[in-house]
Formats: sequence, structure tokens, C-alpha cells
Amino acid sequence: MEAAEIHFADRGFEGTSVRDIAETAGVNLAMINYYFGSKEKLMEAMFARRSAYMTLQLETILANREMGPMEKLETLVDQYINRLLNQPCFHRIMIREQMMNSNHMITEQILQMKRTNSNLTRALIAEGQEAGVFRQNVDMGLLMATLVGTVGHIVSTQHFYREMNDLGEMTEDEFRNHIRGKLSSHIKAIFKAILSNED
Amino acid sequence: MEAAEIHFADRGFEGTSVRDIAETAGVNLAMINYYFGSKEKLMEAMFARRSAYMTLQLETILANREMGPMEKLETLVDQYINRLLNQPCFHRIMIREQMMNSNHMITEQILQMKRTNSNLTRALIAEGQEAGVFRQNVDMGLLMATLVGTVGHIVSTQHFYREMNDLGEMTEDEFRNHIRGKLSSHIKAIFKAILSNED
DNA sequence: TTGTTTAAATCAAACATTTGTTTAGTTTTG
DNA sequence: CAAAACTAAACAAATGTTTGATTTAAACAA
Repeated sequence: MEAAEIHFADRGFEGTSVRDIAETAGVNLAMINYYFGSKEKLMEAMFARRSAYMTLQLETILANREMGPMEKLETLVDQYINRLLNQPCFHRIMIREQMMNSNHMITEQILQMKRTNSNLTRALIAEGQEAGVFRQNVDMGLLMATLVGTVGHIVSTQHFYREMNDLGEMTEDEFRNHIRGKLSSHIKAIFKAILSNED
Repeated sequence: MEAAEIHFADRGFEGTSVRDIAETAGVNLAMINYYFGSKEKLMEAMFARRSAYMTLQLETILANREMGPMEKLETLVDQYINRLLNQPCFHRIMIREQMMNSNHMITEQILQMKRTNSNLTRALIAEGQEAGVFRQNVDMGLLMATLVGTVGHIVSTQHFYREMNDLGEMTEDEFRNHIRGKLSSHIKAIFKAILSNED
């Protein structure tokens, strides 16, 4: 699954052959169909594995009684950024898969994930509105699109961001930490500007 | 090229066969190689055609002497949104192609486009900073990522945004206009919050 | 400790499609 | 008539998948 993830991430599902996956995984070609049934089911297994932890994280934040709404939202932002930076391959696949309706099972899985996530987030925002710290009339879809879109775009076009800011000599790790901080404060500033009820 | 665009947009380059393109275009299979040379060159031709107008638009704004920096930036935002909403297929292809390094020619073409665009935008921001209306220390890469990422994400996952906001019964056109307005004010608000020098 | 058995794991090879591309011939057009 | 436009058919390569044989590993009995 890890080998598949790497290839799917930078050649796409249709762009990678089962032979490529088998080779980098160091296993015989037939083993993939033996264990997963098909190339498609391999990807489904990959998705099932990865998306398991996602919702859990969000629920834990929401249940926390020591954080205020804005603090929760900021934690949510940081967690999302971390998740993307830690599993860039999987997220690149997800971003791409979201925009193609090829595999029903997977689009459905993504949709389900987004539904629960947006319900939880909606609850969080409502909590903040009742507490009077969040503005009314918030378009949550746009807000989430800004989070997911901005972070996803940076992660999937790192090379360009590096070139643009002369960060070419940073190691992978250095850059990850650098961009983590930048993204975090950038998105938080946006969220605060759009949500905060202080003007 | 239009037939190719449609297919590339929702199955990906590797996911669509030359036969599919030929069929929806209503031409003989061999014609595609006859006129374009190869499947890959067909895509390159597509990119060349579409990206021709892009930079021009931006240059026209920048040269305008009647608009202030913030007004120019807002026009830029609206133009980008309009471009994406008017050619959603092409932009979905571009978004996807940006994150795969399969075709050298095309990644180079996209990179070039981004370079000139970001140089022009950088000039615009510098203009605003000198005029004192824009804050110093602006991370233009993040700002552009927010524009491109947010709009791109909404366009490529329309169906989800519709479901989330109960807009399922809108026609394609109605939704396009609806989301155009929403996106426009959302992004402008963000830009103003991050750039504006008023606090 | 032995040898035997059995099911799972692994493999190389083959299979049937699909793929992008080319060819050789036909039709159309100026 | 000649060049361009077009076509059906064929081609070679790559693809996902299956097959049938072989190896491994564990369970079991003597």
C-alpha cells in the first residue's frame, strides 16, 4: 500500500502500472491481485486505512472542555496542516481523486468523510456563535475550501513555492517545518479575520 | 481540443484514450495523430491555446492608471474567478497537471505562466506598499495559494459544496453566478484583511 | 526427532484487452 | 491531376488479471 501511495501520488491512479507498484514494493506482480483482488481494490484498501484516524482527531477536539471555540478552531487548523505535511502522498491522491468521478467507492468514501467533518465543524462554529465570539452568517463551505484549498495547493506545488521564495537549498524537513509555521499563521489570520466578532 | 479537454478534465490524461476523444469529437481515430502528432502533443496544443490570453489580461490591469492598487487587486481576483468558472475543464486539468511531473513540456509551461503572473502580481503589491495602502512583509506565495487553492477547490468539488448548502436544484448557470459572487467577496475580504494597512 | 500432509504463499508465464501509433489505400478538394 | 484530407485495418507495446506449478510453513502422527 505504501508503494502504491507513492506512485499514485505522482503519476495518478491510471498513470501507474501494477508492475511499477510490485517492483518498488519488492514483491511479485501476482501478489497484488492475490492479496487485494485488483488494482482498484488496492486503492480502496489504502483509503480505508488512511481515513480511519481522520474523523477521530476532529471529534477529540470538539469534545474538549478546556478550549474556547477559537482555540479549538486553531487546533483544527494546525492538525489539518500537520496531517497534510505528514502524509503528503495520500493527500495528493485524495485531492486528485476528489475531482474525478472515476471510482464510485472512493468518491463516496471521500464524500462521507467530508460530510462528517463538516458536520463537526459546523457544530464548532455554532458553539462559537452562541458564545458570541464568532460572527453570524458564516459560509462554512468557503472557509473550509480556503483551508483545504490553500494548504493542498501549497503541498502539491511545493517546488514552485520554493523557487519563488529562494528556498531551494532547504532540505525536505527544513522546508516542511518552515511552511508549517507560515501556513499556520496565515490560515489562522484568515479565520480570525472572517470569523471573529470584534469590529 | 475541446473534446480532449472534457475528457482530460474528468478522467485525467492517462485515464482517457485517444479513441474516446475521437468519438466525442466525431472524427476518425487517425486524425488526431495526423493533425497533432501524438496524444501528448494534443494536450500541449490545448495548453498553448488556453494560456495565450492569460498573461495578457493581467498585464492590462497592471498598466491601468485609473485604478488604485487595491482596486487592481480586486479586479485581478474577479478575473481569476471568472476565468476558472468559464473554463472549468481546462483549469481542472491544470490543477491536476501541476501536481504530477509527468509531462515536462507542460509543467514547464505552467511554471512559466506562474512565474510571469507572480512577477506581475509582485509588482502590483510593491506599488501598493509604496503608496502606503498595503502592509509590509506580505507573503505573496501564500496569498496566491489562497486565491488559486480556494477557487480551484470549490470549482473541482462543486457537487459537495452544492450538497452542503442545499443548492442541488440550481441549474449550472445559476450556481455559477451564485458561487461567483460568494467567492468574489470571500477572497476580497481575505485579501483586504491580510494586505490592508489600516490597523 | 522424524517423515508426511495440507493449505497458504509465491512465482514465472501466459492471457486477453486496451493502448497509442502507423500504414496503405481511398476520397475529396482546389 | 496532385496534394491534402480522411479512413479502416493492422501493429507493437503495455496493461490488469489469471493460471498452473512450485515453494514454504505449520500441523500432525509415528
